[in-house]
Amino acid sequence: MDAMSDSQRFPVAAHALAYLAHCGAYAQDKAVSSASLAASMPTNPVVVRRVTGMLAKAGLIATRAGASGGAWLIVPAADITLDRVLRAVGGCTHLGCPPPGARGCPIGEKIPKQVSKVIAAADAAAAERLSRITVADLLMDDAH
Amino acid sequence: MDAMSDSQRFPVAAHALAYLAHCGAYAQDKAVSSASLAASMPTNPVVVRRVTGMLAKAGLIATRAGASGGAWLIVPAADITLDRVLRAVGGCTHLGCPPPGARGCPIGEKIPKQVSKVIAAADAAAAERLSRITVADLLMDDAH
DNA sequence: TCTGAATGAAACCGCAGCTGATACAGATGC
DNA sequence: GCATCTGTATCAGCTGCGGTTTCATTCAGA
Repeated sequence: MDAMSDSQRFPVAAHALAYLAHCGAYAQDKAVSSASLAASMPTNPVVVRRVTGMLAKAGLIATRAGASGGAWLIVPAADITLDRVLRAVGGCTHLGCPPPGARGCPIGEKIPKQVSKVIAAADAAAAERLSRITVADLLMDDAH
Repeated sequence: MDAMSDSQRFPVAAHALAYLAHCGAYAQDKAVSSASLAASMPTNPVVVRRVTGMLAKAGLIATRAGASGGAWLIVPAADITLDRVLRAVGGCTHLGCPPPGARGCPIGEKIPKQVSKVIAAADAAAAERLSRITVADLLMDDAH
């Protein structure tokens, strides 16, 4: 019904970006392979590539195939807010989709619309909070 | 790994509570059956009972078996904030659980802790937003 | 030019959770 | 007694994800 219904993509993406920032991977000659990224989680390189593919489409990183290829940041870590990361991997707070409501029942039809608004509001609140944290913050010692 | 990984329980719970409030179900003699609640969504009565059971355990409603039984509110709708509802059904924003991190890798071990904090912060922000909306608000015309 | 390394995409499996359905025991009011 | 209703257990079907393997393609360097 929904993308990313139960997924670790957001944490994997955040971890990968932080790792790239930590490695100073800001250019092609500093590319980090999916195998290296996967080893630091740890998870499977294919899982990492599925996520880096999304991050690349979102314009946050670039990737390059071939020997000494891999991924690197094309946006400064301090400029990557975590809500961009969440959107890049198709995430949401996922509180559920309201039931359609019974047709013909005035109250049954109205409530779902209200519930939709509520879920959207909660989603926006979470995104706003994430927008105040960047990938660079993940490398700091103090919690945010 | 997590409760309510992909669930409609929160919308169902919100709908059910709003419906009870709309019906003025504030006492045993105004009890609404799970069949009636289910018909207004629409969904299965068993699904509704699974949710009303959680709401009853949370002290928001009471239920009674037997003829002319059903569920009714034991807390005024205006006093039921939606974060209580979310907690009652075991919900969270579910942005994922951070990967464990590679043992022995300083950076790989540190990032997951930061990601955990970030997810907790987003979760708290969503809950805070929900805490400012009540079941009674769901029956109003204006969005909240 | 050849070889090794790496991505991207696809297919497949097993797992987990949820919805929907059925069935049944117990409670309850008429 | 009897119909009604909850609560619980169980089952099938579905969906999505993680993990794995495989293959074609790209690329750097010897």
